[in-house]
Amino acid sequence: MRISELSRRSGVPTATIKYYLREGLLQPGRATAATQADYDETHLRRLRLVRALIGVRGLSVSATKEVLGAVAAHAGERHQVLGLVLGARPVDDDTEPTPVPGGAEVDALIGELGWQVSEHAPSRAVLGETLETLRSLGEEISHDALLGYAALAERTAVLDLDQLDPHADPVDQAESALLRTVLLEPALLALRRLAQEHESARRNT
Amino acid sequence: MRISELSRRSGVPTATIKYYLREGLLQPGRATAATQADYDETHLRRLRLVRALIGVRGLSVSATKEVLGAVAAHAGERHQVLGLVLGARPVDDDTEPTPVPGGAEVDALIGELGWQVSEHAPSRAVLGETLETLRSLGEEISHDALLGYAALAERTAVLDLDQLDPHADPVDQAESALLRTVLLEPALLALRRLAQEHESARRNT
DNA sequence: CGTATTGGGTAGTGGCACTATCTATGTTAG
DNA sequence: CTAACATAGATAGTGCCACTACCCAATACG
Repeated sequence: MRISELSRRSGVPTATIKYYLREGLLQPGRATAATQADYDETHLRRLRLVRALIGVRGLSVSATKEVLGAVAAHAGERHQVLGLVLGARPVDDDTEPTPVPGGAEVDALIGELGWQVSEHAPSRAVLGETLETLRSLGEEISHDALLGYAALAERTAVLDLDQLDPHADPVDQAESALLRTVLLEPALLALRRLAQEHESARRNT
Repeated sequence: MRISELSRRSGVPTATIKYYLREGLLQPGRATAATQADYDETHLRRLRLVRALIGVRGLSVSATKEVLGAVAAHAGERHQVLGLVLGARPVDDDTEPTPVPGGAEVDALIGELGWQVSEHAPSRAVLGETLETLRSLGEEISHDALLGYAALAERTAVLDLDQLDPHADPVDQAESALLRTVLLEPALLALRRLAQEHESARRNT
């Protein structure tokens, strides 16, 4: 199909499709002539995926590019894909983990839980910074509460992985994992807020 | 204290503090003269709070203003505060809930769980849109899985509410709820990603 | 053959979160 | 008391981002 049909079927303006092509978010079509290229269903699917990551999850264009690149590069190593989102660095990044405020607490927590996660996992820093910020605002999360959240996170992760089809093609599986990890995030936060409202109402009856 | 000290103690440039004052994120200081105003510890705390919401959680300036306004307006009604974040509308918004793709599924889920949440809760729409987007990409979340996530969300919410001090001043309690709801979000997502990496490693051993 | 479409490139737009500058006024050290 | 410095309030400018509009030469199609 030509770009206009890709645009019509995806609802994305051709100018924007060209922009995504320039930014490397979308693979180029098969050129049939100097001013003609052919796109297929894989382009359409990729375009919808990009739109979802940017629109629903709110990733930036550059973050989206990084995530998609990481998935493509490590399609066969499913469990490495799962940690890669939102500020992720290349998996082969072997720089020293930057000491981050709250990092020691995070290391201790992960050790206590017996979790095996990469030293470079950006989530470590995110967690440390967030806990440190809360503390500085006088809202320290107790160790017990943190353990509770971690246990629930672990059960969520089990649920996440249970839904992956182990028989699927590795590339499909990686993309599926990406979608269910990243795109589900707003849904999980929404569920938590709904649950908070319900629970709060229940307690104040 | 004067604005320069507020700036020094918070690490926020005076120009930015003035910008927040203009935008209504920060209450004006007590004017002592035409070109002089006095700020106190409450301003400092508020400023740090604003910075945390914008920097750590990634809220926009306008969303931050809305959230802070909602907290101030409903400090006594704790359970209404808890649902208010990221795209929240005023609580007294009595417009018809806009029919949203996936809305029926969300309504059914909430009914099945026995949750009592407002019809206007923006999280309903977020959840519906996200599930719908996933479905359009061929990654439908099964009803069972959704129930599982909801159950875990409910337990998370219980943990959240357990940590609120029922004896605290209503305003403090509202602010505390805000911090633990909104600011904890990146931490919970980080925990999930770490848990996914661990669980994935465990299964592939 | 003539009109429409396309790929590829460049430049422009609007929104956002600041940031810099200006002026009239205040404060304060010497 | 005055000169150097700080401040409130206002306006304008900056840099980044995600598009969006336009242009041109080269097809494609009826």
